[in-house]
Amino acid sequence: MTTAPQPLRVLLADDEHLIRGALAALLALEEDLVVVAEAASGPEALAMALAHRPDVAVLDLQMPGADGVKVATSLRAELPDCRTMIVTSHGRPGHLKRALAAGVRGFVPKTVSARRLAEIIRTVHAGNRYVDPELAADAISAGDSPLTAREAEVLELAADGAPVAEIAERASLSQGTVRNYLSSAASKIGAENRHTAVRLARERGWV
Amino acid sequence: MTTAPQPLRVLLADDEHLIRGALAALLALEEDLVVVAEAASGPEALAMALAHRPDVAVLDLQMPGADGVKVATSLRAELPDCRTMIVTSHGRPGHLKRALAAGVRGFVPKTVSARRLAEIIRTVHAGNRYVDPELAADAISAGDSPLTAREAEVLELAADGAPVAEIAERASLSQGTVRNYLSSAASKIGAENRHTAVRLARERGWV
DNA sequence: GCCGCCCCATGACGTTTGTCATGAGCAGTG
DNA sequence: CACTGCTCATGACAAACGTCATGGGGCGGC
Repeated sequence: MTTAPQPLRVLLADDEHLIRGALAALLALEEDLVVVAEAASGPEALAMALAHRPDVAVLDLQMPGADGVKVATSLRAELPDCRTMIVTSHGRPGHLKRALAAGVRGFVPKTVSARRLAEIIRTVHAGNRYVDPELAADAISAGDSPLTAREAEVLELAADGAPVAEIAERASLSQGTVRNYLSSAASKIGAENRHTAVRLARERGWV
Repeated sequence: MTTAPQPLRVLLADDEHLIRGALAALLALEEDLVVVAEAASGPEALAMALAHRPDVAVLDLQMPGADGVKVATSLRAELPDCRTMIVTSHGRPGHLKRALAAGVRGFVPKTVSARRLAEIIRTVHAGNRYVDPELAADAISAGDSPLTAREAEVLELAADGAPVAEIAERASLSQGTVRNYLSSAASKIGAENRHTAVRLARERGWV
């Protein structure tokens, strides 16, 4: 019935000061949680984690420097005892998959309440996983990426509307090859041209 | 030296429960502020505002139903005494312009601290304006849209990668005309093709 | 060892775009 | 009224793009 003598140490990483601060304040209301560090960017999150060795790292997906998943990957290597979880505004199916592959144990949208987040932090700390049901359903319905490695790479290079010549140069491929990859990628995705292909692939988290 | 007997009544609208709740908690720490209503969508924000008649409405830019600027526009008509301000994660220059045109008196990114936000709420309530300096600078450097009405319209229709034929049909224009508009829009923007034009126009808030 | 799949390339073909010239109708402005 | 700028259109040409057939090299599975 008594509170555990060892509070659960949390790292909070989010580039939006407003949210980070507010979150820290709300989590502080939970007796068994203590926010030991805050960070506003990917690299900073990593540094703070190494310095403060938290039990759980709560990472925003989109941060300057390195995104949450990248931070989680590094953390896993350098601080294996630290559980990681991702909080995000716009959860795309592919992100979830990448996150789980990176050893992330929790994946929740920012639409949850703070109380609920606190519960999930405890769940994660206990060694269990938690994935938002809605996001999980999306991920399942979106399915696996049908794209090969090169197809995805070329598609990504095409994302900003660059012409084939530029893509070819940046990928060190011939223009013909690039067009073949773009063509096959688009047909796999079911898009009429590469631009809609890029958009759809993005929506499904395949790039 | 005593606190004003009439606390400043605030409406909070943000679709992310986590943030909204956390923000409400932080603002509650300010003695002269009281959050009288919360909303998770545009329409709900409007309804709550009419029901609770707050002094200041703090609106997220991106919400389901109607975005912050639309809510501000409606609010201005239906509740002229209520000051409005926008809080946003990704501030694009064009949004700021639209917001100011809608009578919004405050425009801040979510990177500010809660204390700072509280100050700005007071500033706005006092009848003054506050615009984040960084966003203001961006807006100025981005300048006015050089696009004509049709150019912008056609560009928007091209946003999802649709072929010219489809754009022409949807805009009830001939294909040649569409290509002319796209061409002139792209050259005005300084893009090599319409897809990068769309991207750049989006970044500058012109579409 | 054969088969399938991915990787990379080339050449060829038809289609889609981007660009330019040109012109008509129709505002708003000086 | 002349002028300017937006709107809409057409035709024509070059460049970019999408698609297909074809082929060689590599790598893992049956």
